[in-house]
Amino acid sequence: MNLKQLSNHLKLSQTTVSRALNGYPEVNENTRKRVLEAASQLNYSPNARAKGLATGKSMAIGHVIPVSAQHEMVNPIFGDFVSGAGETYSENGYDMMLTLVADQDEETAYRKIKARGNVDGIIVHGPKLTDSRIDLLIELDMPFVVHGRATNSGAEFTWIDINNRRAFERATRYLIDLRHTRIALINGLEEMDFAHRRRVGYLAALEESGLPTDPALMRSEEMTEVYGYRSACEMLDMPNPPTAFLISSIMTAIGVRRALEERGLQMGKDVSVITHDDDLSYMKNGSDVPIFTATRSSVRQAGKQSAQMLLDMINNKATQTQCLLEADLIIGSSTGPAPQA
Amino acid sequence: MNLKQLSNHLKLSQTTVSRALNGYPEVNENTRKRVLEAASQLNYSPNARAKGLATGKSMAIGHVIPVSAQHEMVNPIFGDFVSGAGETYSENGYDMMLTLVADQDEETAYRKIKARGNVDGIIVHGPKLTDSRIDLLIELDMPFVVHGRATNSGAEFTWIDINNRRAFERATRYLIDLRHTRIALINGLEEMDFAHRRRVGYLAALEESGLPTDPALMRSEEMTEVYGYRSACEMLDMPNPPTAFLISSIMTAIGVRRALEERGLQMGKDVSVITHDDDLSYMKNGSDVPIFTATRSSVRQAGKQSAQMLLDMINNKATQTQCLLEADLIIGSSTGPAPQA
DNA sequence: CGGCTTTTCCAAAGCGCTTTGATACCTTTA
DNA sequence: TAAAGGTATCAAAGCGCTTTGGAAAAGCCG
Repeated sequence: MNLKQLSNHLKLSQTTVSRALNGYPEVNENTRKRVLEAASQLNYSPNARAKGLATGKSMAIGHVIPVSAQHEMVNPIFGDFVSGAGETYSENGYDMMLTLVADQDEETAYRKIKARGNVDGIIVHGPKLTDSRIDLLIELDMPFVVHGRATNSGAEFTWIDINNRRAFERATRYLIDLRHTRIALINGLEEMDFAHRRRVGYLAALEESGLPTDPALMRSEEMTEVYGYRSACEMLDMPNPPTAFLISSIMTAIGVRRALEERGLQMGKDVSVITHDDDLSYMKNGSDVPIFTATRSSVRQAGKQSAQMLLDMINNKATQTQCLLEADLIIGSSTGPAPQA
Repeated sequence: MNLKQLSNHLKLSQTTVSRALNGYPEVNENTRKRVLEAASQLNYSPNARAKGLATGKSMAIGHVIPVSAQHEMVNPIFGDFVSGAGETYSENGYDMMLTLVADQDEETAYRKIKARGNVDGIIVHGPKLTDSRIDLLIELDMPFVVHGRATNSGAEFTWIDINNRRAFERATRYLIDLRHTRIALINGLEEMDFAHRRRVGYLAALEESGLPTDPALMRSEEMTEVYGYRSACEMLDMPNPPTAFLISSIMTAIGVRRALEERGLQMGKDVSVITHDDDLSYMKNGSDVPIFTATRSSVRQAGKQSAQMLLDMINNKATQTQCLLEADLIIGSSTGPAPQA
C-alpha cells in the first residue's frame, strides 16, 4: 500500500492525502478524518526512504560504538544507555541506527555515514581524552551529542556527562575520612576521558589530605570482572596492601569482591570498597541496602537525555548545549573505618 | 557531492558513473578506474535513501528488542549479540537498525517496520514459548531469523538456538552424579522459550534418576543479580535447603554466590553451583580456571551467525534454515560432591 | 569500404514521497 | 454585481539513485 494507491482509493490527489496525513491546515477536517481512517484501516505507513528523499531528513539517529579490534569488548553500559535513548526516539518517531566502528577506520566511517545520509544526527560514545571525531563531525556539519567529554578538544560541542572528577574526589575523601591511607584506584582505560577525570579527582583528594600516591596502587584497563579480580589479588598480595579500593565499574568491583572473599577478607571491615555504579538494570547494586558504597548515576537516564538533546538540536529548539550530572554518593555496607595497624 | 555532480565533473553520464561504481561489466576499465579514483578522492558515497528507493533494498537489518514496560530491563547478552552481528553486517555493507518494542504494541510495531521499508530483514530476539510475531512476520513476507525457538509455533521458520534442554539435562545429571539430591533451579522467565527448555532438561534428568521434584526449589524470573541473591537466601534458609543450584545466567549466579558467602558457605564444597554462561566480554567466567562450572555458548558467536543466516536468506543463497548449537559443559571450581548429611 | 557485431556510453523513466504553483469554487465586501 | 479574498483541491516537479532501451563509436570480416 503506497500513497498513490491510497489516494486512488480515496479518490483524492496524493497532495491532499499527504497533507491530511502530515497535519497541514489547508485540508478540510472531514477529508482529513476520512484519510486518517482509511490509512489506519489499510495499514498504510509512508515509505521511510521515499519520505526521507523528499524531505531531506531521515528520521534516524546513529549511535557509533567504538570497538577496539583486540578486545572485541562491548561496554556493559551500552544496553541500558541505548534503551534509554530508544525510548526518546520512539516517542518522537525516530529510528535508531547502530554502527560498530573499529578505532583505526573511524575517519572513513564517519564520512561515509554523513555521505550515505541515513541519519540526521549522531551520538558519540566513549570519547577519548583527545578525540579526533569531534573536529571531524564539526567539519562535516553533522549534528551530534557526545556522551562524555573530550578534555583536550578545543572545540565547542554539545555533551552530557557526569561529574566524574568530583564523584571520585568525594569518594576518595570519604575513604580518607574513614582513616584509609592506602587507597587503590582500579580505573578504566585512562585514554578514555571519563577515566582520566576520575583519576584527577582521586589524586586531588589524596593531595588535599597530604597522602602520598603510589603507582603500585593504580591500574587502568578495560573494566571487566577478571581485571578487578586480578588487580585486587596482586595488590592484596603486596607487602603493604591497600585497605580500600576505588573502582570504576560495578563489574570490576565484583571481581575485586571475589578476590577479597577468596582471601577471607570481609568487605566493609577488613577492606573497604567504593565503586562507580551505572545503575544497570540487570546488575542493580543490591535492593534495599546497597552491596557497594558507590557513586551512582543512571546511564539509562543519560541515554534518554542525550537523545532528547540531540533531537532538540536537530529541530532547532536547542537551548542546552551541555549537561553535567552529579553522581550520588550512596553508602552501602562495603565501606567502614580502616582497620588499625 | 552527489552522482550528478560527480558525473559532471568527470564529463560522463550518471549511468556510466553508476555502473562503474557498482561493478557492471559494460564499462571500459580505464573509465572505471577514473571514476573510482574521483569518487574516493571527492569522498563520494551514494545516498543510501535514494539508492534504497531505486533498488527496493535498504541494506539494513532490523533488530527488534522486546521491552517489558514494567521492568525496563535490557538483557545483558544484548550488547555482545549485537556486536557479533554487527561485524557480519559491516563486512557485507549492511546497516543495523534497532527498535525497542513494548510487548503490548508488538503487532503494530512490526507492521510499521514492514511498511516503512527501511529494513530488508529482521532478527527476532527473545522468543516466547508461544510467539505471535512469527506468524505475523510470515504473513508480512518479511525475511527473519529468530534467535531461539518458539516451541508452540507450528510454522516453519529459520532460527539459531543452543540446545538448552540438553545443556541443562547434562548439568543436572552432573550434579546428580556428584550425589546431589536437592538441586535448585533458578531459571529465567519460563514464558521465554529458552527458559522453558532448560526446565524440561532439568526435570528430565531428575526423573531419569528417580529424584523427586520440589516446587520450592524452582524459580522463574527476570535474570538479575538481585533475583539470584534473594532466591538463594530464601532457599538456603529453608529447613531442608538445596545443596546445589542450577542457574540460567551468570549475573544471577553472582547473586547466588553473594548469598552463599554471606552465610559462610563455600561454593564447590558446601554448595555446588552450575550456571549457564553466555561468554560475555565484560563478564568472562574467570580466566584460567573458570569460577563457575557452566554450560557455555558464546552469544557473540550466535549473533554473528544469525546475521549471516539472515543475509544468506535475503540474498537467496540460503541453505541452512536452522542451527542448533551445543553448549559446552565446562568444569570449574563451583561444583563438588554433595556434603554428607 | 560497407555491413556486421561488440563495446561504450547516454537520455529518460521510475522508485514513493513532499512541495510548489495553479485552479476551481465559495464567501465576503464595496 | 463585480472585485477581492479564502478555502479546498490538484498536477507536476524534484529528491538522488538505478535501469531500460537506444545510439554512437569502435572493431571485425569478407
